Amino acid sequence: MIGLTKTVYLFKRLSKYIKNLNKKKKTTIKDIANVLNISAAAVSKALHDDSRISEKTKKAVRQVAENLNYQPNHLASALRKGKSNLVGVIVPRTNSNFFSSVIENMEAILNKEGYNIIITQSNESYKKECANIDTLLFTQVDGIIASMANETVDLSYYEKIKSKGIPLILFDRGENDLNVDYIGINDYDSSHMIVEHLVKQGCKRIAHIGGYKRTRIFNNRIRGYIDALKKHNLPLDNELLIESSLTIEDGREKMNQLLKLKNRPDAVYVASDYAALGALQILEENNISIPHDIRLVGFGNEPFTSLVTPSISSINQHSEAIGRLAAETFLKRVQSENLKQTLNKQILDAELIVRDSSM
Amino acid sequence: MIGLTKTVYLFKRLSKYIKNLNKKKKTTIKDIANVLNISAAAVSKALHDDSRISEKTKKAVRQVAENLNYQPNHLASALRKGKSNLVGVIVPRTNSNFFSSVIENMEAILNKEGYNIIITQSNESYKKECANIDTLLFTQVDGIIASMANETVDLSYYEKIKSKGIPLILFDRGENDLNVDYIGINDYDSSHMIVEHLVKQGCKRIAHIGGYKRTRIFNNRIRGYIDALKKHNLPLDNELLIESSLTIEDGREKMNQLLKLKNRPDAVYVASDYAALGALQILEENNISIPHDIRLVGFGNEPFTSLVTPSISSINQHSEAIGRLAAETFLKRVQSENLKQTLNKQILDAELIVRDSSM
DNA sequence: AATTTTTGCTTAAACGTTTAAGCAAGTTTT
DNA sequence: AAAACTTGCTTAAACGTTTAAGCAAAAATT
Repeated sequence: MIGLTKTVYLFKRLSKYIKNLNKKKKTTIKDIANVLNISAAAVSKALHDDSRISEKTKKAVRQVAENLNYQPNHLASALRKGKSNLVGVIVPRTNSNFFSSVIENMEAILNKEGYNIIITQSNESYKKECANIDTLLFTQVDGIIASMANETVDLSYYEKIKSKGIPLILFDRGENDLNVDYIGINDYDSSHMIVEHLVKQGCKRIAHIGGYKRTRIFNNRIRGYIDALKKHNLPLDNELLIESSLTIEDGREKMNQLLKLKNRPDAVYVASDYAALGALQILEENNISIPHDIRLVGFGNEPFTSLVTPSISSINQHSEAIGRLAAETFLKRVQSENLKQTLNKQILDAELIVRDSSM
Repeated sequence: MIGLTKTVYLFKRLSKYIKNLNKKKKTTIKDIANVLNISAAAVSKALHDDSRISEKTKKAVRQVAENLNYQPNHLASALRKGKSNLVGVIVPRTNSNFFSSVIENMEAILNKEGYNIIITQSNESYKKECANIDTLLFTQVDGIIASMANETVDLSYYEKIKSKGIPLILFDRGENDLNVDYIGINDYDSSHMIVEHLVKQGCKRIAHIGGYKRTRIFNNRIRGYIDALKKHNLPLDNELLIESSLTIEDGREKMNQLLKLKNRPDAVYVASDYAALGALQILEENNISIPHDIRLVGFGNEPFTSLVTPSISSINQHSEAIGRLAAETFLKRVQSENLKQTLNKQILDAELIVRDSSM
């Protein structure tokens, strides 16, 4: 009998709240507390499955929360707990298979641990990158995972993140002397693999359309290229080593430049698939047969490399592993404060995928 | 003299705070207040350039804020003001030029108005899409701009957003009977333009590899195709109208299917550039000359359409305008509560870009 | 039966802002 | 010279949580 009366009573209180709900604001923990005549603290604990709350109360709380369509206010809990459970991500652009794949894999891991990500794009602009850092810090992210713009040389803005005391993890474009965790592939070895492969195909004059030397990864590719030539007793011809912005357009331009040489190369290794595509266009326009006259190798294994004709040989950068490792490194940093001293530089072995353009 | 003493005094207080800063927490408005011996409220107002605060105080506050490297706590102000200045974005994937371009243009407008965006990807999965909605609501976004996954048919989850009372704006994939703002291109007319163009080139048997009928935009393209055939007195051959998932792989499969017909088509209009690329591969593998034997038109104007050989004719979906309009529509919604009743369906005219594949 | 431990809550403060209300001076109007 | 504004602040409450501290009642231990 008493049970029934209680139920009726509760029902009345609930209906009243549901009515207010329509007119007014979102349901809070206090609303649930009022319905059940317990304190807000008890509700909070019940929702977090605190051992000091009875099963009965927990059930009731969950029930009422459901009925009132309660959604926790993330801002309030983040403010109180001093963490937002958000991770900021900065990439040059999401519109590239490598970066979107890294993000996808990162996100999967972080979601599992209750983190959400905020993606921002620098569009290869240093200014935009700085603005993104401000945005993310402003949003109180718990950490930042970034790959730097081509333009970026001044790292003082990144110091801003470090001085906030939140983890900063860099990947791909980012190895440098900022003392932070880094995940990337072995660019130096990748160049060796490519040169070796081309030499095996009988090439003697291997050109390299590389990125900007000031960016460490591109510099590593250039060093690898030079050392690999030496290893195979091929002379280094400075006409065959060109610095480029690595866009499609610049790939076209630099390929044209190579074709103007008296002594043309018999292979071109381009440090980005996009520029390689530009190079391929120029070769086709000039009726130069690939791979017969000139062999071509790109870098990054973008999906289009296998779709164009001829398909372009390229380096697989293991975006899945990079995304996973970046996320895991972040989690390690936030989960154990004491780990702060040891530094992780994780360099993965790359993989050469040989396609028609260099067979 | 008094000025000097004051300065010395202030300097001492400042140094003390800077010391504590190193050891302890982030600078808050209270720290600034303490340094200057004024209330936190005054500091807040000074930073917001309130007219009731003297220029002198404002200057002092800004100075101290700078010195202490003060960064406003976004969570606190969002909690207090009841808005987060974050806009949630849901797209099938960022790894597509259309979506990343829409986002880029949206972001530019929203950033100007002090909003930041959180990008999430559904990967064409309905389940992931629901999870994304939860994530975004949990993060207390002030609104959501979304393009739906191919899979999505049940719209009840989107009702959840509406019931929260925050604006929901859909674009591209999203026109439907949810009563919300929508921005997209005129798919029906686009099909007309394509068919008309192909007819002018002398084609008589025009096939259509379309998307799923249940998705409104693809259905509109199919209707447009059928009506345009009728208009030009071409018979509708059901063998030439194929439903597809529109991936590269499925494009290959459906093109193969068309080639098996006794009576092959002389033109193929594919409802997505990706599937069109698959079709192109099959045609090349079968040594069918494009555009001589079969003309090909895609949809979406992805960058690769102009890069492959032959380049693929396609429909420009005006991603810049869509991004801009979506952002502006959101801003209108949040800025004027009273506008709530009028509904905006903005349908843009598309543009056909003719390339080698259909000349 | 007296003592300790456990259970199941409550109270109150805190996170860092914003903002309505208020109040004393100074300034202008009558 | 009194009345009415204006200026430049302050006080205090609020946003929705979480959590340390505390307390009464019930249960377990002596």
